[in-house]
This record gives sequence, C-alpha cells and structure tokens, in this order.
Amino acid sequence: MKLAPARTLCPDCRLVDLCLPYGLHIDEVKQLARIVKNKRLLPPEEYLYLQGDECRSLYAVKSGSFRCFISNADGTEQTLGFYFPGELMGLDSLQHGRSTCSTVALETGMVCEVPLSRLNELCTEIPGLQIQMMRILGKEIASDHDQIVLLGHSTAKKRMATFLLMLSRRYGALGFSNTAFNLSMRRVHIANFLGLTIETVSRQLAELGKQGIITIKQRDVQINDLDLLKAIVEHCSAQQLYAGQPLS
Amino acid sequence: MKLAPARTLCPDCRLVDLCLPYGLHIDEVKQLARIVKNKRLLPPEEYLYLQGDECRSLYAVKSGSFRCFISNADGTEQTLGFYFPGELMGLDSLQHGRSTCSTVALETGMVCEVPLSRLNELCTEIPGLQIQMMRILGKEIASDHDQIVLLGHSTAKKRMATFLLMLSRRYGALGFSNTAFNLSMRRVHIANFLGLTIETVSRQLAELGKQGIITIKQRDVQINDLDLLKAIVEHCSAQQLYAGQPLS
DNA sequence: CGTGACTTTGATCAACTTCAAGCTACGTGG
DNA sequence: CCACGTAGCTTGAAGTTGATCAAAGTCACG
Repeated sequence: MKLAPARTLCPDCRLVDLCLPYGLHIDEVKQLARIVKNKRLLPPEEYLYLQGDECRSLYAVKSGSFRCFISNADGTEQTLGFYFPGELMGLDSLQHGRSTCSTVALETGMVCEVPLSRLNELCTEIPGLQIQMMRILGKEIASDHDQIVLLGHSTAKKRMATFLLMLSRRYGALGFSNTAFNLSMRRVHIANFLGLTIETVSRQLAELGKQGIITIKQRDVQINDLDLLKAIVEHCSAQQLYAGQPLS
Repeated sequence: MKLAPARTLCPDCRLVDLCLPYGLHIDEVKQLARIVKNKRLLPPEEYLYLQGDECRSLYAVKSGSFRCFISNADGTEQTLGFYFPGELMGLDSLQHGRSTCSTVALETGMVCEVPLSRLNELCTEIPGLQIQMMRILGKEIASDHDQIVLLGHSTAKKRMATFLLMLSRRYGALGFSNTAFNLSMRRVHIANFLGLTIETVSRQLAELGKQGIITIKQRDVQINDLDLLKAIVEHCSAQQLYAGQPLS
C-alpha cells in the first residue's frame, strides 16, 4: 500500500482528491501544502501518538495503514478503526488539544502532519477548506455511527461480512482491487474492532470460506461473491426485535 | 427540563456557556444570535428531522430532550444517543447536507435552528466560533468513541452503570441534581441504545436496586452510591481478554 | 374502574466466550 | 539446508451471558 514517493507535495500527490485538498483550486492546494510539515515515516508497530498526548496536529495517511484504539483502565483495548491513505487521523483531539486514543502503524507507513493552528488560520482564508474540514468531520461522525450500529445489533457473521465489505469499498476507492486484498491487521485486531474474540473471527472466516463466498489464506482475502456478502449484511439482522414498527 | 422561556435570544439564554456561543465575546454572541432562526417547539414524539432528509441546519437543544437513531434496512433501529439542553444536533449532516439519522423529541422541547451556510460564513469572521465548532465536533467524535467502547467490550451490568453515570454527569453539568433525576426515555430506548433487550435492562436495574446502589421507581432514578456505580464501570470489564499487555 | 401501554419476572435456549490443543508459517541458528 | 522455536491462527468441547418466549404485574388516563 505504498502509493507515493516520500517527498511528494500536495499538488503532485496522487491522493489529492481523496484527502484534505479535495475540491480546492490549485493555488489553494499550494497554500495548504506550505503548512504541511514533518512528513514522518513509521515502521510497523510504531506509535503515531498515544492516548492522552498533547496533540496539536492532524495527520493524513500518505501510505501504509494505521490502527486507532482506546485503552481502558482495566488494561483492555477497543480498536476504534483503521486508517488508509487519504484519511485524516487525530480528529478527536479537536476537543481539548489532547488525544483520546492511540494510533499505531500496522505496516511501514508515511503520514503528513498538518498543524491545527495553521489549518484553522487557513480555513478562514479559504472557505472551501473550511467546508472540506466540515465534510471530513461529518464523515468521521457518520462512520462512527456505522460502527455503533454494527456493535449494537449484529451477529458475528454480519460483523465479519460488514468488515470485509468495508475493506473492499475502501481499497476500491483507492484504485486497488475490491475483491482481492491483503489484510494489514492481525486477527486479534479484527476481533477487537468487531467486539468479538479471535476464535469467533477465525470461525466466521472459515465458515464464509466453506460457503465459497470468500477464499482466505492467512492475510490474503479473495472475495468470490460480493453480492452474497452484501446479502448477509442486509438480511440476517442480529435481533429482529421490534422490527417493522418504530420504537416510538 | 424546561430551562428558558420561549423567545430568549443567545445573549440572555442561560445555556450560553454550554452551547455554541461558549467562549465568544458578547458582541460576537449577538452576531450569532442574529443568524439563529425558527425556534421550534416540538411535542413529545415529534420528529425534528428524518434519516435521509436534506438538512442544511444544525439544531441546538434549548429545552427538553431528544433521541437520535438510525433505521436499518430490516426495520431494526439503533439509538445513537440522547441530546440535552445546550447540545448541538445534526452534525452528521455536515458530510453531504443530508441527515444519516432521525431525531425525535422524547418530551416537549424547544430547539434553535442554525443555518449551516450562515454559520460557515460567520466562522470565517469570528475565529473563536470556528474553534468552538471544532471543539464541539471533536467532542461528538470522542463521545461516539465512548459509545463504541461501551458496545464493544462490556457486560450488561457495566453498560447499565455507564448509562446512569452518563446521565448523572450531564444533568449535573446542567445544574440539576446528579443523583436524582427522571428518565425522559423509556426502557426500549435505553435497551436499544445499550445494545441490550428491555428485559435485560429491567433485570440490571432491579439488580442495582437490590444492591442498594440505586433506587428506581418507574422513570425516577435516585443514585445512592455514585462511587459504587463508578467501581462497576471501572472494574468488572466484560472480557479480561488480553489484559495487561497491549495487542501489539 | 377498566383498558392498554409499559415494565417486571421466570424459564428456556442459542450464540458467543472460554479453555485447551493442535496446526501453520516464518525466522533463526546449527 | 534443515531442525527448532515461536507467534499467530484454527479447531474442538464446555460454560455463560444475555436473548427469546411467555405470563403476570403496574401505572396512567379516560
């Protein structure tokens, strides 16, 4: 998932239309590029920031993939999500300038650091950038909502299928195959993300394999029937509880 | 929960420091007040907006309480959260100008409508307002993360305790008692929010009552031991899975 | 005072977790 | 180049939690 050589600036970055500069004029993109600093290369397992850190920047993924999670007082973790190229990390720190979660590289990856103070200034000068920030924040909220729906009311099978479809969609959007890809996260991260155990994840993947819907070998996933996968997500709701009529 | 008479404008609203104007100078608050329009009174069960609606405004709760939820294709619902006075609803519509969830009044309530186009304009003129918007959005994201953690890795008991503590904190912040309050939502809504069934909610509340930690009668809640409630949330993790060492 | 909506309580059941082994891939050193 | 060790993954059997089904209880309101 290495998409761009190391020192490419925004105007020449192939992610320009998937990232913060989307919708801006070329000279506005150049302005934005000037405030982006400290492109950082992270080896696998390296932390970008830790829960509780002062955090006065956002980070755009340039290459690689990242995992974001919250550590609880009792030592357990909850994986909040995975980040792929073009996505913006650190949005939660907008609240208090302090990160409420940790983010770690799953594989070698590169990030572009965008200092918040400069970004805010630029937002007042470039209305399109402000709009784009709002869009990105709205998207983050909507995607958190999807995650809440997934964790609140789905069977293990549906969670697994939803996860695979989410990856399919995101890889596809990046111009990669949406039916064959390599998982950058381990089973334990998938399980933790989906609110399941590794054993359950393993069993569900095996089950989907037996049904011929996917072919999985270690980290290599091949989706043989996207429609069937979608059908699992759409039907087969966890609890048909209160179905039909609204809760009022 | 009726906090303010109907036609109070922002500078005179007692929620001024809990709502959008927080941190602004008095003349900036007046500017903001000028773009706020259509204060709307909603009777119980009335919808503020529906999932899929075009939505070009944010709504601040002036009084009452609201429930926000997503309807799935199969007719099930997932309650995403509850909104109390001073809180901003409709943030998810920032993504595409279309709401991804429905919001309904739990009791008679009043909202202040803030048109997004005017708000964006004002943000470029008042830097403090832009900062405050970012703070609010960051807070929304952080609170969604809390909900993900809750749904991902907690027992029914812990979910129930967390819910009660969340209400306690929010009522307290509004200047009400944080140990005695009235639930504005029914059991179904609590259950749906927590990813449980009404029966489980009922049993957990009964259990907490038997232990003397709370006294509950219908919608009236009295918290007798806040510390014990907090202890339930902090210890007694759902799965002591992987405790101690990080997932790496 | 009766009706219906909401809630509680009890008994059974299923899904997922837990515990326990065994397997596979990969890297290291002999 | 192969034996060995380890981390990660899979599979099986048993145990729990919370869902489901069913019925009774409570409250509000006409």
